[in-house]
Amino acid sequence: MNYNKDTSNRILEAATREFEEKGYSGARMQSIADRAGINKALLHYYYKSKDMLFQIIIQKAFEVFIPRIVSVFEEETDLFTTIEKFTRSYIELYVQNPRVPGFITQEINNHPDRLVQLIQSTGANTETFKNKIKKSVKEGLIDDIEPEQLIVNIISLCLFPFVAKPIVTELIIQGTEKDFDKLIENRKTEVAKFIIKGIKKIN
Amino acid sequence: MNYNKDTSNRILEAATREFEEKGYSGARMQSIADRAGINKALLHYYYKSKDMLFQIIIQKAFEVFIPRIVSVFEEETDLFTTIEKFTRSYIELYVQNPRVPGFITQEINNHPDRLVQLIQSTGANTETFKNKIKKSVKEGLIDDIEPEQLIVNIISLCLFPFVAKPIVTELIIQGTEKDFDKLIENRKTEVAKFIIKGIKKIN
DNA sequence: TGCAAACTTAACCATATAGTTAAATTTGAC
DNA sequence: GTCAAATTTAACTATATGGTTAAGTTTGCA
Repeated sequence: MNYNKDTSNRILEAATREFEEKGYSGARMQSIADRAGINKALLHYYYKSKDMLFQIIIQKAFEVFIPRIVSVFEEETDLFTTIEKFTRSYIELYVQNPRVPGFITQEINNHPDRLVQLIQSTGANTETFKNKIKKSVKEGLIDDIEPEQLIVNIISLCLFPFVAKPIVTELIIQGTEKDFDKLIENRKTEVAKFIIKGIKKIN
Repeated sequence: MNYNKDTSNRILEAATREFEEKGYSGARMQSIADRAGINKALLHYYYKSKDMLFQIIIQKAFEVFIPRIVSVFEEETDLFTTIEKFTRSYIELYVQNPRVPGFITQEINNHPDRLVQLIQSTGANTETFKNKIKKSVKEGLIDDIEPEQLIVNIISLCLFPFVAKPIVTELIIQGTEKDFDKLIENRKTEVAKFIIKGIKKIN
């Protein structure tokens, strides 16, 4: 078999959008072919089955997104700078890929087992960051907080607004998509401020 | 037609679990019948179609969960007490219904339009709470924060761990379900502490 | 005991969809 | 211009699934 890179990429992009919007069961091979501007026969010529396509896509999502988290966590700056950098770059990542959090979330629900394996295969690891937190606690820089709690807080504050975008827009902001974007823009700095104040020791 | 309340409820419970686990497209009527301990013919005798069943269930989810948020928001206590009460009762709600956040999240992704309508039909409203926040800012009790940002923070911190349970358990805690439960147990008080410290004005 | 409602059985229909196939056509490199 | 690879066409298969039907069985109550 011989493949055209452009076609192959168009298929992957089309499939990504389809799976993001409808989940695995809701996605249709015909719809993916249509989005890619090709026909079903060629789609199957490039990618054997729906399942294979899906696995490739979700694997890519994790290969891109999980390391992006972990790499910032592992930078050798002080805790507060790490938090500032992480929240900004993580939120920016999802401004550019707003459907990914929902996609991953859906996958979490439907195949938690498969997900866990994928995570472990990326070699993702939060030890360095946990140690940095513990050290900051010992040095009296921040309040006594479980590292796990702090990490969950950070990720929750960055990710959840994207996962729940319609609820945030309609119920909380009661505005339009523009208002949502503005809220997110502010969060790039506000989240870090909020977190740091929430843990910083008061002398 | 005449219905048995017990059977009707068993169907609803079975369908709820099925939809929670697999989403609308992934759910199977046969599987719902099996879970309810009945056959497909009877299932359709009680509930005309898959779509109807789903709508009933998602409507119930919203009728139960959205007011629960809003009612605490509207209590006439001071801001800090409201936050403490809300986070505790909201997290407890999801300890008892751990799959609901994922279910709602999935629905957000697949039918954002339908969701928005449902929210509006519950009469849910965050004005009272927003005003309480604004008042607290004016009184110099808390830092100058957009009410919308604070509400998003509160809900993110309560809900997200449930939505991302496997990731939290495997990647962040690197432990078991028991460890997750313990983390959540601590969050019932820790989240409020964290939020309040994050906004409270330092004199 | 009799009767009606609740429930089962099992076969059936219609449709959607993943995946296949083979022949025809287009395209681009040599 | 030739040839092989890329792509299309269009018909097809197999299967899963939502939903229906009709006849029979169980159950509880009057």
